[in-house]
Amino acid sequence: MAQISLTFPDGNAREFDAGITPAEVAASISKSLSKKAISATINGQHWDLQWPIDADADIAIHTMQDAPQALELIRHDLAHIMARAVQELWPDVKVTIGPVIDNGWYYDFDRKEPFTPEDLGAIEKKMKDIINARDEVRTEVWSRADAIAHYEKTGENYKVELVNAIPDDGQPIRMYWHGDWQDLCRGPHLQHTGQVPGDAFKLMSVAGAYWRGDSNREMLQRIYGVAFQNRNDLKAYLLMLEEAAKRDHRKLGREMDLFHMQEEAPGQVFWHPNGWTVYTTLQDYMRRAQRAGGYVEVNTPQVVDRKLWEASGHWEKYQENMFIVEVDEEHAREKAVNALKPMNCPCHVQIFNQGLKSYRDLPLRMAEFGSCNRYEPSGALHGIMRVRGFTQDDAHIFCSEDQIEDETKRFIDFLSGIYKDLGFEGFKVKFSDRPETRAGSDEVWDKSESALKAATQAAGCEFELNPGEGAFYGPKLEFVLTDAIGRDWQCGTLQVDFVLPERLDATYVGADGSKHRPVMLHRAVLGSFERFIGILIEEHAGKLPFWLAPRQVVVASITGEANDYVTEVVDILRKAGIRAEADIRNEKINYKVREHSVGKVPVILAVGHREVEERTVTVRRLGENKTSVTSLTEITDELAKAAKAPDLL
RNA sequence: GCUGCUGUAGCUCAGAGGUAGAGCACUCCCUUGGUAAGGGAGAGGUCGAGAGUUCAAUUCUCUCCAGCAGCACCA
Repeated sequence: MAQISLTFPDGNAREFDAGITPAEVAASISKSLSKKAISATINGQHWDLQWPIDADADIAIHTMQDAPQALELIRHDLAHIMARAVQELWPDVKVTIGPVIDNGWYYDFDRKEPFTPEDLGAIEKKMKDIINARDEVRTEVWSRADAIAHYEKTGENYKVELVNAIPDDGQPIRMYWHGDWQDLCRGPHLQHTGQVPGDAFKLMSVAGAYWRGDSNREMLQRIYGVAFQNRNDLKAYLLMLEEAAKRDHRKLGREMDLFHMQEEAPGQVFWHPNGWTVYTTLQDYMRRAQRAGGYVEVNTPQVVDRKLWEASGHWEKYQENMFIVEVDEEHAREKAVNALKPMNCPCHVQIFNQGLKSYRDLPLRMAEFGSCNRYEPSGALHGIMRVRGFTQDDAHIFCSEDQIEDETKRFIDFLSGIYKDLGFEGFKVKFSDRPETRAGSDEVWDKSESALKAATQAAGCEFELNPGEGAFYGPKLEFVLTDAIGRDWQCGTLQVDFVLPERLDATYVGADGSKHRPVMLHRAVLGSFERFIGILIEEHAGKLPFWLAPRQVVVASITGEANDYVTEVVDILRKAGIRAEADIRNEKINYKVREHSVGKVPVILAVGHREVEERTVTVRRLGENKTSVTSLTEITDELAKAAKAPDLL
């Protein structure tokens, strides 16, 4: 038998017979390791203890202490254990797929009756039985024909489809047994079900999910579970979810009296005075930033004839998602069909097209706080994060091809500065390339993608690839922020577009005196004010930075005899540019402090007899229990400075 | 849009085939209180909308609307 050399993490190498399994290697080291082992890493690849090793390799044997591998296996085995539990409880349920995801796993089932919360309890109990039974996990390599024959016989038509979809590139088709229940799986898995910590998982919810993610296909039932290495980690995770729920922008929006939404205008925001203060403060900041960044600001119509949307290509692709406005004009022979603008770019091209543009005008950075309306599918609506009426901090940079790189770098820099000012140090960047349905030739896409990618890399910006997710007219860079419970939201974006200038016939006169096609860079920093404010609220748990806080200071009287002084203090603060309010209600100071703390007011100034006499205030800051006495002039200076936007400091 | 769940006072929620309740908020009165809810009284609801079953529906059934979770979508 041939010999192979396995190198351990400590650098020592040992000889073994070729085809040895990590389980046997572990057994050769010690009995306890043999029992504790869960999997191995062979040349960087996560490896089942049962899989043979055929050549020299680096080897590491994992136990439950090794977090990434342990979590992967626990969650993956639980997916199988759950599927087995479901089929034991309801033998006619068909199984499909069950991958590991962040914090847990899910498994999709085909079953006529919906799973109820009681069902989840029964499944969880059955899973614990399976874990307690410590059933052996065993694997075999099957031929494609055998796998298909098996699943055809058992009526598991989804599995047949999965086997057929496995590419014929020599990778083995594996079957895994958990006890006497079997599932198609590429592995790896644990040694036996008893290695799964039985007290560190929980079934969370059931929801519909399309088979293979295709909305034209069957709707399956997906059960989500979470799992960790031990009970404490699970408890910590559940506690984190509770804390996150308290930061939900929908809840805080109500508590802080920022906005509301109602049935008559689904997906549209009624901004209350407090919320509108945040909005306009942010908008003022963005306007200054854009001016400083070399943008010109414009404004374009809300209701635009369908002809323009047909020309731009949006009508064909997005008609279903537009608000259509029909006007039966008395003197018109036909009905005029307009659409509320779902985006600003075609209108910006109209402005660009007025008059002759020279290469000397480029790059032309045209910005608009553009109010847009999109008929988003009802199921997509989410608080103020995904709405039907919103305002983008939109801009289009008209430039030549050789300006793409500079403009991209310039934009990434611009966006980073703004995110930093707004307290977002960490954000994800995704690069989305050509989607299946798209406008423009492959040559144009090649050009756009490579230009954008090169510019992004040149800017030193790291990104992950998001294949097939680009806009229909061009590739895009997405700047992604995360909400309180870990959901990603695209906020900023940069999109390269060779298509729209063509369709809407935008030209400029080049240095050579002839006409050229400009490139358009669609870009937004916040994305929409609505979404960004939602993220801002969740990021700060409602405790917005002082300059953005809608109510910055409440001056509260301790006794009615201080009311005149309260009014005077509020007046002084307001003159210093601070958003201050008086609270001279007939309530105790405890009551006032509680109410304004709950309302996330950053600073409460309490005044009673002492303060009136000394012309001071007692300062209480949000999140601190201690108070301090300060002179009125001192606190006014301090707060006036804090009230300034970061770019004005 | 799809699957499932939900919709009762401004908010959070209880309730039941016989016509609606609590706490907080609100209004008024008492209290002038020193840093996270002082006391009392009062007012407040077409029980999401429409249809059906029933002597009787807010409760049961159906349709619609909206919200929530997930999926799909996201120019």
